[in-house]
Amino acid sequence: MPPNRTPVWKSIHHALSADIAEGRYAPGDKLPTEAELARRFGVNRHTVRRALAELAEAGLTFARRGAGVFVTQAPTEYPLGRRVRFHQNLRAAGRLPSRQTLSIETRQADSREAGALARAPGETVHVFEGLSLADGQPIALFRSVFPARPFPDLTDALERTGSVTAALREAGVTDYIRAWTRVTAKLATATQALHLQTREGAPLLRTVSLNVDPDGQPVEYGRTWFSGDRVTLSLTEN
Amino acid sequence: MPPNRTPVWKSIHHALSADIAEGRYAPGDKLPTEAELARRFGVNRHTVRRALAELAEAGLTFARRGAGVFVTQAPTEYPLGRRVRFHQNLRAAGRLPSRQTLSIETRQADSREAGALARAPGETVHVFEGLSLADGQPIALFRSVFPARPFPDLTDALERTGSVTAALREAGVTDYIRAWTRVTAKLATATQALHLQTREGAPLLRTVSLNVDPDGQPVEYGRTWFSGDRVTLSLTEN
DNA sequence: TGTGATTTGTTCGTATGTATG
DNA sequence: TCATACATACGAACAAATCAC
Repeated sequence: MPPNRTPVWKSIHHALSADIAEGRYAPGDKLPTEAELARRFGVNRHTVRRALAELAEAGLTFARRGAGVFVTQAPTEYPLGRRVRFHQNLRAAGRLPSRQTLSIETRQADSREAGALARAPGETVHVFEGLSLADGQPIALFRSVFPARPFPDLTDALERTGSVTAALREAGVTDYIRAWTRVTAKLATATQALHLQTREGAPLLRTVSLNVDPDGQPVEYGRTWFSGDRVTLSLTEN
Repeated sequence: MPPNRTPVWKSIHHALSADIAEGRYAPGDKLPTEAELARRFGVNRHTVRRALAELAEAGLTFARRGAGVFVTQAPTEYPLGRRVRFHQNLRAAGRLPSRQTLSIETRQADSREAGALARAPGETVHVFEGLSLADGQPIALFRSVFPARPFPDLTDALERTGSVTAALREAGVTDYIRAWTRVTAKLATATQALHLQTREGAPLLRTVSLNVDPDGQPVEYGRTWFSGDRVTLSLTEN
């Protein structure tokens, strides 16, 4: 008899992979226990674990000790382009967007903020911090910094509307576009993890960006921390 | 006497911060020892440590036990746009680019690869894995997948040149552009950490992208893991 | 609120087949 | 042929987290 070339664990991985791809296990579903799968496939638990490890590595599943192995939710696709609008982005991805205000304050700009907004260090800025949610689940922490000079009364509008776009529109900015975005990867601090309902040390995508009005005047300097597990940033060149 | 509102450690943090910002301590330099700094500022070593902790948290410095505290290299800026070329990107950032081939193999495409390359699942593809370095320091792990159908002999060219652009040019592709890119944040596995010379659990930027020729035909499906500590992805809208 | 059963995570040990030199 | 290394596979036991009652 010729030796079997493909390892048993690979066949199991393939079978479970197909089950997930074809929706027999849907996102959020719990897979059978390792013991059950081992019985069903007629192999040792270690062999099943080898297959499950590959699934987890590929991001198809995740395990919770004491609870089970679950199929991952597909990450929310968040397009980064010339026109970045939180509510529009999420609705386009088929999610229900909402926002939660954490703080609104007016203070002096630090050197980085002043530089980005083309203002002198120490000039007054409004700072808007909050949480972005999709289907009620937190996906991003943001901090938006607005120059107070052309927008003295922005805080009222931010407080009332909870929306950057709406507040800027009240201040006379009917349109704005993304001048640049920089993306880095960071680990969640304890407070970030708390807000994003994830664990300390979880991977985060940090974007730093500048929005400008059609004349090129800076209107918002923003930093956003996206939960790396729940969001994919997408750039489409067209 | 009015109470001093700003804590001593904050002043020290500010002073060291400025020293680094203004280049008195350059990237890679070792800061004076904690004891030396404590003497210089006339405070307890714990106070200096509080300031250093903030610097490290902000990513300006990192500590090596028994060695000292060092100024971090500024992250390499890696532009993502229509034309993404590794060597060009790094030279534009003032770094010396190089590549190291890890493996080249020809195998059947899995469903994801086939889908991205607009091929039937199971068609043959060439897979090119390697390491990208800037100034000799590893910054990214990549895996490029090429359809074998229009490029039967790509592996030779990849082996000889070690360059995607050069190999594709030999195969008759004089130009290609980035159709789309998706960015996620992940934690480094043990093997990834080994290759990228970082620690397991370090933050990584994973990009998944598709390059197409001027006619829109897919030529390369790639996944790249950038060291989050050493790379910033930048998108400029123009 | 606590207790025990369930489930994943980890670490031992054993054995076999294959590739390498 | 022998020694070595490596991947695969099975078995047993326990730790740690979770969940149902």
